[in-house]
Amino acid sequence: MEPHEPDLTAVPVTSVLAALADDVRLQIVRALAEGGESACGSFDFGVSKATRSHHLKVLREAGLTRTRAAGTSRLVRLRRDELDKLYPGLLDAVLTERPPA
Amino acid sequence: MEPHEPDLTAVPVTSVLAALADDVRLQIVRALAEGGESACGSFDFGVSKATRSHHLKVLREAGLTRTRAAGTSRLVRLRRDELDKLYPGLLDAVLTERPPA
DNA sequence: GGCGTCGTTCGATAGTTGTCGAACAAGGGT
DNA sequence: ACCCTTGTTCGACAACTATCGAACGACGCC
Repeated sequence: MEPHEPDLTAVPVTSVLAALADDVRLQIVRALAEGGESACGSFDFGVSKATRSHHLKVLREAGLTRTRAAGTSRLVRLRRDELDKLYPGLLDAVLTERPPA
Repeated sequence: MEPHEPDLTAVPVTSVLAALADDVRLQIVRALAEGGESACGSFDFGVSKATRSHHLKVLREAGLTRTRAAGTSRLVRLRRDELDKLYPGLLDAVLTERPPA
């Protein structure tokens, strides 16, 4: 099964933004930005594995992540270079947790 | 009636992103970035005025715009300075129409 | 081969959101 | 005073989305 990872230029901006506009997914993206390539199971943000799988699918189909099989797990990584090239500043603006100053 | 314009630091990032993650609203934001302060009625993107009003409300409550009365109309403007300070690069990354290269 | 782990998919459900027409409200002009 | 223009608000409705448990599939290991 091809994991359906689209060309970023083919994804409408609104889809990229929508993918980031969810708390769980934003936490996943932040974890990926910090920790690099990680297994799906390493994201435990209080949702079931079905929900987690759903969010990872949304991120993948929005062009934000790539997934590859690794034995019994799947490794996910941020497509940071491509994102930074196509939307410079977007990730930086969004990645840092913002304390309610 | 206070137009309910929140402090930007009090708005969760996901709300800002969600506000931008809609085609109509993104067009409104782009028009505001280009044309500066404009009347609500100047945004005709193929939706009814009820829908337009709804979108402007979403933008306002996400801290993206400010609205002031001006006679019979209402003028809307982008809170660009605040946005650029709090989320540097966000608007720039999103404002330019992207031709499917 | 059989078992446990890891992840995806399915079906259901509840909540959110985009859209509209119609009704309403506020102002300005004549 | 009347009307027209400009926006907002109110249901209503359809579409989408986040969530879950359960069933399924793939892989490694014993």
